[in-house]
Amino acid sequence: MPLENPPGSAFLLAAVGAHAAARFAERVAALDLTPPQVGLLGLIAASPGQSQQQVAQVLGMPPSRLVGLVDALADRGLVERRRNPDDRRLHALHITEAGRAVLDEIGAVGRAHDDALCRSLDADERETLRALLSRIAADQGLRPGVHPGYRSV
Amino acid sequence: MPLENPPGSAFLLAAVGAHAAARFAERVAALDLTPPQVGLLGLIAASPGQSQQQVAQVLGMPPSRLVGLVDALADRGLVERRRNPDDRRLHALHITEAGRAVLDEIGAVGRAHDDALCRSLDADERETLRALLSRIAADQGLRPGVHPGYRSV
DNA sequence: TATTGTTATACTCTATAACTATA
DNA sequence: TATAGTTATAGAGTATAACAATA
Repeated sequence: MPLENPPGSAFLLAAVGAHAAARFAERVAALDLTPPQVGLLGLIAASPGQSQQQVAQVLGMPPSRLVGLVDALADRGLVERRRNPDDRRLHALHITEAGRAVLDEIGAVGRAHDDALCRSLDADERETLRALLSRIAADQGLRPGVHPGYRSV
Repeated sequence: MPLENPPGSAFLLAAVGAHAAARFAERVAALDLTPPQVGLLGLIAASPGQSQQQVAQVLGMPPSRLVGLVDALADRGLVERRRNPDDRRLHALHITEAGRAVLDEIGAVGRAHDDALCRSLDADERETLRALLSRIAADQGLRPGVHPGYRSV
């Protein structure tokens, strides 16, 4: 129940955000992917060649957790680990051609998801919503494009 | 990373919503409560006398999960189970005076949380945001005041 | 000795299903 | 037999810490 009546923006944000995340998870499940895997794939595509430590740092998760995520994507040939010859401890992460193709599919899924979620808003209203949310995100210190839900406490 | 550039409303909503939920969880943790407990307490206050089955139905969780949540609140004297004399299988849930007092504290915490989250928006903008989010929530079939994140798949 | 990536372990949360008491 | 509530069990997800390879 709303603790305030009417419910405050924060409650609405959390509720609608959780709904949006759940619906998105359903959609990418059809591609046999989880949201954290999607976030990781997108990050590797945007910043190729980084080490697992660096990626874990950006995503705000322990490096040990990254191992399984990278394994899942690598097993399917969507990303690859390349050993750095200068320092053979480092594994640079790169997206593959197959990974890029899947990323395109994810993009289509994301747009469909966006449309379904905001279908009750016209174009101007969607832009207003995006602008307000972007302002909050920046003010609250959220890194653009990084979902804080994958971050540890 | 945003799969679209700029990120769509849905991604922003999920990200800011997760952030809002995490910050709220931190705040109520200071009252020794978890967000599901807060949601349950608020629901019992708003609709007293319902059975656990009914409450579980509204919250979208299995009745077995409700047991632990009610136990935690009942052990602290915030709610109580009252057996129905006509059908002794049913436990009607009621909030206590102590529960009401805690609910007041939660309300204050929620307002502070709301202010902190939306501090980059002026009053008009906050109202605009609330209106747009309310529209999406209604269109997407979210029950007012019920956080879908506690719902099972 | 320090660091990268990995594996092992343990813990939290939750759903499913068995169980009890009432009807 | 059916239903409300409870307890038991099991599974998913994740953090912490130990470990092996490399520096």
